[in-house]
Amino acid sequence: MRRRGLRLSSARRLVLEALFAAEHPVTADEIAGGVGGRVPCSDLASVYRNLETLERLGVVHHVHAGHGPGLYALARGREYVLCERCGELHAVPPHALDPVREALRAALGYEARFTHFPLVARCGDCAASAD
Amino acid sequence: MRRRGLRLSSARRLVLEALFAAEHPVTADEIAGGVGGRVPCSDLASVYRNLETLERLGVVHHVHAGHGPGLYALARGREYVLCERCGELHAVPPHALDPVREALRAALGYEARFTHFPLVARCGDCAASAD
DNA sequence: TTACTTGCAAATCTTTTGCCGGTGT
DNA sequence: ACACCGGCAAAAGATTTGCAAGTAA
Repeated sequence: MRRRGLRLSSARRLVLEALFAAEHPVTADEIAGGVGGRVPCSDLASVYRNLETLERLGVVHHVHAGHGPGLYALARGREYVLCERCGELHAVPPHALDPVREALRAALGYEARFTHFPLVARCGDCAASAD
Repeated sequence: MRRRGLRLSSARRLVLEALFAAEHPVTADEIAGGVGGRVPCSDLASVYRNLETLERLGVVHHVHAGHGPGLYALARGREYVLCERCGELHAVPPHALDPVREALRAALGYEARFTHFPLVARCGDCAASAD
């Protein structure tokens, strides 16, 4: 990190600690508030700036969860599926969506990677429920 | 429409005319500005209120096009694919995404309808291009 | 006349930006 | 010391809400 001319400041470290501690992707606001019993973190604007910096470094990435704010997590190349009814954001195992990707490629020639924009659909439970 | 206790006001009519005139889904702001040589329409807040009303009636629906504002169109049950690189929102033919839907159902048991949240991927051209 | 509607202003919510003083290296 | 950074305040963009006046029915 230092080799890119960037500094390992305390605010930066707190953002990273929050992301390491989080089990699911979290909002910038939650990071600023200190996720999981963490000390009340730094300013929200700084959190956004640091998330952007870390994202440029490839350490962090964010997901757009339908309505609601963006969610941030350590970059692990994970793909997500979001239930448009109950709102659950589900990280899927690697390659689980390969058949979907393949079907889309065959149908329209598009290449999908559900890391930034999740696949939005209705989970099994919600599909079974009433509308 | 009247049978639901709603009125066919001029502002309401202008919103509908704008949607009929539009070839692609449009923003609330574009509707308020008068799409396609239409008279400068009504207030933006009223446009949003009317879009919501019409959506509850099942006449209108909206799509979330990645970043950027929501897009509105007459409800025709259309499904969309959005290119995350060039930003083009593409309405796909009916049933074109059936194989994708099927693959997703088989893989995770989710039921997808890409009408409200489009399938976000990279179109052929953009996938071929550099990153 | 009555209740739904509009226009305008102001509030919300998320994210970004400007500025200046603070701080890693 | 020098450039990067953090905090605070304010801006920006999309959408919602409050309210008094307007208008379909």
